[in-house]
Amino acid sequence: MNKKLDDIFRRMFAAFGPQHWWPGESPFEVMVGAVLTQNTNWGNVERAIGRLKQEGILSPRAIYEIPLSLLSSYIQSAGYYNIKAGRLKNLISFFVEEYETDTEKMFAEDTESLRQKLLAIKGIGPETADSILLYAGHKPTFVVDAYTQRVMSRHLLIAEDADYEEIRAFFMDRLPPDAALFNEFHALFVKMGKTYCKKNIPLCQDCPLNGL
DNA sequence: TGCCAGGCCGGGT
DNA sequence: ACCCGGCATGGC
Repeated sequence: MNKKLDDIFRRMFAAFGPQHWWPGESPFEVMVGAVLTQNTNWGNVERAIGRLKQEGILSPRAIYEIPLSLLSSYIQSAGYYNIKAGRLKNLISFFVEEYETDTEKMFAEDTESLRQKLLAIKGIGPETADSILLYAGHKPTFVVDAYTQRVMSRHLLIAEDADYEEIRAFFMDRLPPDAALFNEFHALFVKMGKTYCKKNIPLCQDCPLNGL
């Protein structure tokens, strides 16, 4: 394990402790949440998932069959509901048609080839794909998000303009392929970004990563 | 009140 | 290959 990354992980873990991600009850629920949380506060997503449960349609077949307009009305609280309803349909159609609603079957596939298939779905970008692979499938792929980018660049650990694949490779080239480690690492970056490393506060006061 | 939130797509340069 | 506008709700 790379020394600097080990240090970063240890400091964040010491400051915040285990984050217990992903806060979903099943691999399928994680897949749904991964789409709904795109650029959206998790609290709004939880409300939408609660509504889907309440309506009794938090299942692959139900979402596969429900009319688009009805689905979008149920997920309204998650924002971008018209867009997301379509994206959910795209993902679930793939899941139902290729794997017969069987997550075990889907995640038995080679990680890299499944990643490419997910990325080919309209509405599934790199972060959503990696979130599904890591948090629903326990596959060792590193999830990058706006928080990761901000924390790492603000502390001069990566270039300001590094893109998604660059940042992902930065971590995966330096860490063992350990899904539990990647899980906690990403969740800790999110916690960091919400507490010390906020967007509108350029200086991270009392930040656990100061003086690296 | 305005800004932000666990992105991604499509059209224009 | 970038850059940007659009998508939308709810919390602080």
